[in-house]
Amino acid sequence: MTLEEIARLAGVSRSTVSRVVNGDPHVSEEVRARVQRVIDEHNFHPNAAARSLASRRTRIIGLLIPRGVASVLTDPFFLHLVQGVVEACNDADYLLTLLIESSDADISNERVYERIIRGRHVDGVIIASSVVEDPIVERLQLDGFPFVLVGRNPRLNVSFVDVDNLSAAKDAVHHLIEHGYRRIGSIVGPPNMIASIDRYAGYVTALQESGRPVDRSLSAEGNFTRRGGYRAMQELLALPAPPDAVFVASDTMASGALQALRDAGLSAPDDIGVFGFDGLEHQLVSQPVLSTVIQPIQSLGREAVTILLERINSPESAPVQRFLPTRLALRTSCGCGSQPHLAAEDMIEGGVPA
Amino acid sequence: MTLEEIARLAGVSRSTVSRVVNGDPHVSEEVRARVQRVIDEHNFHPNAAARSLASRRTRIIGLLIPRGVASVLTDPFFLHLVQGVVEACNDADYLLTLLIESSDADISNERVYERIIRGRHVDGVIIASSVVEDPIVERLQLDGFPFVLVGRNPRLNVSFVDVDNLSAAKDAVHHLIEHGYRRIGSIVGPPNMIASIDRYAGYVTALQESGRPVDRSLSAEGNFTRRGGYRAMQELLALPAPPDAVFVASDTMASGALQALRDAGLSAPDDIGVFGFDGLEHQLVSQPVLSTVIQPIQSLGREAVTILLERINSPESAPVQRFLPTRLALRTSCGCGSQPHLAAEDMIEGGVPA
DNA sequence: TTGTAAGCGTTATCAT
DNA sequence: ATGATAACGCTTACAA
Repeated sequence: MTLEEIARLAGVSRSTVSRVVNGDPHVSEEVRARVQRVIDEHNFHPNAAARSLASRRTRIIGLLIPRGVASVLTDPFFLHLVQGVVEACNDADYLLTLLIESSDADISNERVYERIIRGRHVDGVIIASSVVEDPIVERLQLDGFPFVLVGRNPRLNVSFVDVDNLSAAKDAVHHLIEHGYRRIGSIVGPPNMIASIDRYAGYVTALQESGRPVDRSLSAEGNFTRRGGYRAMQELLALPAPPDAVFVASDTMASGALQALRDAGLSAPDDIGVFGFDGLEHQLVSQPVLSTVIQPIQSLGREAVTILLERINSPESAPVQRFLPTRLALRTSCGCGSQPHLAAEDMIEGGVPA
Repeated sequence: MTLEEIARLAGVSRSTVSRVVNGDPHVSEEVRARVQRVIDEHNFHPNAAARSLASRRTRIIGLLIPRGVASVLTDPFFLHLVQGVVEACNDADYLLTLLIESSDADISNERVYERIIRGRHVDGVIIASSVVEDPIVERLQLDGFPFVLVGRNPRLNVSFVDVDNLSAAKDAVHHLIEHGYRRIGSIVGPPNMIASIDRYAGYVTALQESGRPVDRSLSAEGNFTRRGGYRAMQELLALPAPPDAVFVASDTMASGALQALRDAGLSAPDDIGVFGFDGLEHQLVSQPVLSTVIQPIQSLGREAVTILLERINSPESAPVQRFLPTRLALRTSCGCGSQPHLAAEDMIEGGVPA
């Protein structure tokens, strides 16, 4: 089945069928109906390649996961992001292709870049997760190829969606300070990720604003995995003077950290207060219920698509930089008791706000 | 840059450039070198749409996640699968597009099917996770469109990769029986997924082979999520006579189940033996170290791609049905102590094989 | 409102 | 080994 055949069967020209298919309003009702009937009868769907070739649009966008942040793949965070991206794509009638650099060869990444981008396989790309120096980003920018980052890049004037990681982390740590904790530590993400840096900066800022010393030894790295969080907490516990509270830069790591506490015969918040980041605890099922920074992950994904499509449609416009709001969920792991504002949806089985 | 321009610059015909680009051996070394130089100089990459249109191949495959198994998305299992699929795609120079049905409208799924499949957006699809009755599968089969299931479908003679879930589960439960457990329960997956059914069947078979009664009330459903496993274990614990061991149909659920035990002041294997399924415990960081059925998830993904490409290249051939091997990892949660065959890589921080 | 016709950038077939 | 040339199936001015 091709446009041509449908046209013949409907007794119209190819262009008319094309108009009907594409919802062009300049078609008489009568003709539209007739054509549509033939289309439906034969279950016709236009060929994607032909369409792309003629229109110079593939209606495909790529989700690029840079090598080196492959660890995000294992984080439920990423799944929520993907879910938001896919939904937005479905809504906009776009397809999503997964561009994951194979961990090994540099050459394969070149290949991906060249073949996909220059071969016009996709109309634009979303780059999941911002790292300090990403050659691909600078290259896309040079080529004027449409893209958007999930996570700001302070060094480049490019489009992105993000949350205000610094402020959110700062608020969380201020909250811990208000609880009266004296030695607040942190479990941080990989040092090459902007989000890690920003959250750590927020942690430091809060301490400084409160006139507290910043002790670098109270921070351990957990590479955004549950296991990493587990390890990092073990490191902190092994310190001569362990922290009495920990701000953890992701819920996944926090989940591991809580387990490390339990395995050490300790518990939060009694022995050590814990504050997370992400708002994923519903999936993680933590006990105690994890206090955390809730960020609208799925919305980040949707926004990324929205911005990308804007850039695809007007590549010359100035970069779009959008911040989405976060909020603190004060549950039990930070030391908060039952709170009046603790909504039912924030509860979890086994969670017993004291 | 187009083939045409490269041809002009190299002083050859368009066809010759095409041959060079596609590695056709029927080109003299001299000409090939000259053309390649021009290609490299201009960083030329052939246009994907034009290629697809002319060759009737998109070099894209789809990974279809049926609505209703959206829960698999949150399972690390899925990520490993995707990773295998992507790697195999990278190797074969294929692109992977994510086909996730929006949870809401039936209409959108129709749309996906029609637009993607009939519009020839992809050369074939991998269907992640086999459910009992999937209209899309039967439809693909009718249309003669290349596809492969991850997970067998006993009702249909179609291509798939899978592990022998029944046997593996049976072995696991036999192992529990040998430990001397008297009341062995199970936490099962969604009843519409073949994998759930097969694993439950294995559980039942093992009991029967040992002359044990099968008590339906000792099984609870955990929908393949950590939270579901947590809940299911709570249900089992609330029983008048709780089980003394539980076979859990996925590690993610087992992780939740272990947490439910801890939250109830119990522990495995002392109070209740636990056996998982998947081999993901490294990510989950469980304490005690989870005994589980290890299945080669990434290989399942790679195999799926391999089979799919076979089917794309020879659609008329008979369906390919491949089973990959599993193995039991006997750690501590089932009651096993330190085992001579327990390799170092099977250990995990905090795991203390008694 | 509808039709005509010229691309879009390749691959593939057939000569030479 | 190389080159013409005809598809591939659609979009998009432009004309009518």
